[in-house]
Amino acid sequence: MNLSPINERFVLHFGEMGSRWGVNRTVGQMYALLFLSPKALNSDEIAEQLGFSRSNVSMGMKELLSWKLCKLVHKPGDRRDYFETPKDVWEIFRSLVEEKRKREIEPTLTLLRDALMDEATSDEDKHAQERMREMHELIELATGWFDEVQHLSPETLENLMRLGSKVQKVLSFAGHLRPGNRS
Amino acid sequence: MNLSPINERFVLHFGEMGSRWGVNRTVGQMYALLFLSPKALNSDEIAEQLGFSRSNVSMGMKELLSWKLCKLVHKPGDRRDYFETPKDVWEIFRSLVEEKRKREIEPTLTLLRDALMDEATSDEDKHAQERMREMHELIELATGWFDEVQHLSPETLENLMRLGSKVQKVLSFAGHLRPGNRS
DNA sequence: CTATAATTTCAGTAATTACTGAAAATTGGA
DNA sequence: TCCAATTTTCAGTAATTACTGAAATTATAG
Repeated sequence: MNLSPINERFVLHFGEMGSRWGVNRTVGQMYALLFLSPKALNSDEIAEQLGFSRSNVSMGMKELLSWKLCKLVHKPGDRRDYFETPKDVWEIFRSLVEEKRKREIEPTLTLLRDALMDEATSDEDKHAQERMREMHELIELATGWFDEVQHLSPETLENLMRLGSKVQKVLSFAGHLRPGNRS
Repeated sequence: MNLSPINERFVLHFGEMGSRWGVNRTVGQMYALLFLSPKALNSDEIAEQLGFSRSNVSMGMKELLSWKLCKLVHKPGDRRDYFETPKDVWEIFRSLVEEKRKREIEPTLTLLRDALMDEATSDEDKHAQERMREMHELIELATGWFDEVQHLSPETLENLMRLGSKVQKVLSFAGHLRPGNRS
């Protein structure tokens, strides 16, 4: 790995973190390398910089593409595939949440809905359904909320976040003026 | 596994999901079993219901306790440890985010801060630092926001979420009345 | 203190996941 | 079309992670 110390530390760290986020070490490293890189890199460059096999890069990049964490670009007169990460960190964050939802949240919601449709006879099943109902409600609320706010512009979102819990005060103030809007 | 079909499906599903959230299959199953259970269970009951070894349960429960996803309770006149999950799903969600932050976000922030302190000489390093600065800013903003809103009561939080993106309209309305509060 | 019930540790092994290199497939130009 | 550059697949193997059972430890009641 012939990276500068700053870059190398970052790449290694993301390798470790990758495993906590459901991708393996090498995929995490590939992502980090591309995130820092000022230009798109091709598979050979990635393989060489990180010191693993060409085929591993191929599989890893396929996974990063599927997570929409990287995109494929081409250079004129060059047949090779080049990879880069989206520039905007908000966009990255949004795709990540979006994909996590598709892969983890939606299947869970489906399971919960199915289970809630079943006829519960025993007390055990009735209690289980009640717990599932609570979980289902929370997930629906949280994902529904995310759906809505993710369409706000990055600036609006940023402003909202900077408001933090003060949002509550502003809202209750607005609520006093126009009861229909009370939070 | 002598669970009712409804419970069994849920338990198996959480086993699979566990691996995507950084815990292994058996730990995910233990959590799911306890989440659904109407009463606290001891290690032998867990081992028997799920069909794995007593020692595995011991290790798994240690992990769930460390994530604050389960708590230890005792029954009068019974020396054994019993386990249960917190009742309130909001509380569960909050501990999960809190622990994720401690283990994954904080170390990353530390790394980023350190890297940003370093003197960047090459263009490559300068660009890398700029990227890290963007990432650092996003993480600070998002975690700072979470810090604030997690202290709101579950009801307020729920109301805020139900507002969704409409929050923007209410805020800009309030802003017109009192420019100092403009979002 | 001793006996026993309960829990934890840990070395060994099983199971899973990650990685490689060689071969196959695909792509684009001549 | 054929050829060469590039990417993908996949079987085999390496590395890692998960799980067990036996032994050690801890805790409690008598």
